[in-house]
Amino acid sequence: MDTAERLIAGMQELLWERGYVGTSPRAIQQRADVGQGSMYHHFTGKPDLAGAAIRRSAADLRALASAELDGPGSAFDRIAAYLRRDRDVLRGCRVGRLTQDPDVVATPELRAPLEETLGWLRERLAGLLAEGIAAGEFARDLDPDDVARTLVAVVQGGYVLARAADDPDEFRRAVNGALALLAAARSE
Amino acid sequence: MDTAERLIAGMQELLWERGYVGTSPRAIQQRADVGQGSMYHHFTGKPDLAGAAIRRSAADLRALASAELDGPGSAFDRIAAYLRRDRDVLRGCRVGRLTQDPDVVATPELRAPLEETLGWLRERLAGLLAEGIAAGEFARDLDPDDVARTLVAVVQGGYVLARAADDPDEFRRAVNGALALLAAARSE
DNA sequence: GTCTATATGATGATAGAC
DNA sequence: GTCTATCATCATATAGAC
Repeated sequence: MDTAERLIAGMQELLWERGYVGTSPRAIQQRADVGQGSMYHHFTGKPDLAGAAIRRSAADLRALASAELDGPGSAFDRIAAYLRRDRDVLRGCRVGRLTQDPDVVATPELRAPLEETLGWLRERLAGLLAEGIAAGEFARDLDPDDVARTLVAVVQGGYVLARAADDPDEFRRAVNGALALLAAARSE
Repeated sequence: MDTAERLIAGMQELLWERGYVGTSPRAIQQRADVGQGSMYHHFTGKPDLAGAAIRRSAADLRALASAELDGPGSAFDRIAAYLRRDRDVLRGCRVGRLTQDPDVVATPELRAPLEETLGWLRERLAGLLAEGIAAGEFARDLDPDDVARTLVAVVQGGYVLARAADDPDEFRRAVNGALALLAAARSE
């Protein structure tokens, strides 16, 4: 991995662990094993490097989610597979986490990948729900766009519960509750 | 309001806006209009003051939530009233926000109020759900403890979606989806 | 492309006078 | 209880040599 790639990968890790304000150029350089001048050769500064790292993390999230969303089975099965995917729950979400950073949401180039990624995820889930409704799997009065937002929120909020309790099981139980409710909305 | 109270109130605001790592003693002193030495007279340092502020914010959240949870109507009505409560959505949750701060979750005295508060909220919602099941309002096979976690997660995650999109309506739609699913789990 | 030196301001406090 | 030094360290770079 070359220098620029190591800087991006190191910044991705630190943003995930400590957020934007909590991550210093010094820490990035140590994590990437790169010298002071080298970082400023490849990027204009912290916001520039953060932008590259956030876009990379957004792409990583899409790739991971696609694996389950594009999988086999009914709409319900694929949604369940996505929600129950094996996660390092206590680390939180590499993308959602950044919404808590005031400097990130205040900077359009840094916030845009967050909006696009969570929007993409919501649309994928809404598509599956709409498929399920069309196939008679779910009740026809379900609003796929609203429920898709609910499911994304359960994942993001599940991380919050788990970190507050220092217990990954909180995430799993929040997801179980959501799937139980979704099962109740099956047609018939 | 005396000096110590102004410090606590200022710290509460800053923790809500910028989190723990993003909040400096200097910023606190300016917000509270209090001098350098004065802050260190009342509190041993930033963690001490943060502890007092977090416990206060936790109490504030409980008081606000109780208003709707203790209100009139059926279990479903009271849950809906809580979820639809008027919120300054883009500010996020004063308590849940802190779960993203590595220094907070790593410090037992700072994490404890988060766990207690979200645990309290979950228990209140689980109690309402159990009431609703006993009254024949919800299906008997619903697990109140899991679904209560789902509802708390929808609120916490709804803030994430809204901040990512810079649009409070994302929160409202996530909540609408959750209530639609809960309505589908009504008995009969 | 990478390295070392240098710089300004902020961070998180402590000391001691008033 | 509050105020004004003072302090070591870190944050976020810029400059210029190699």
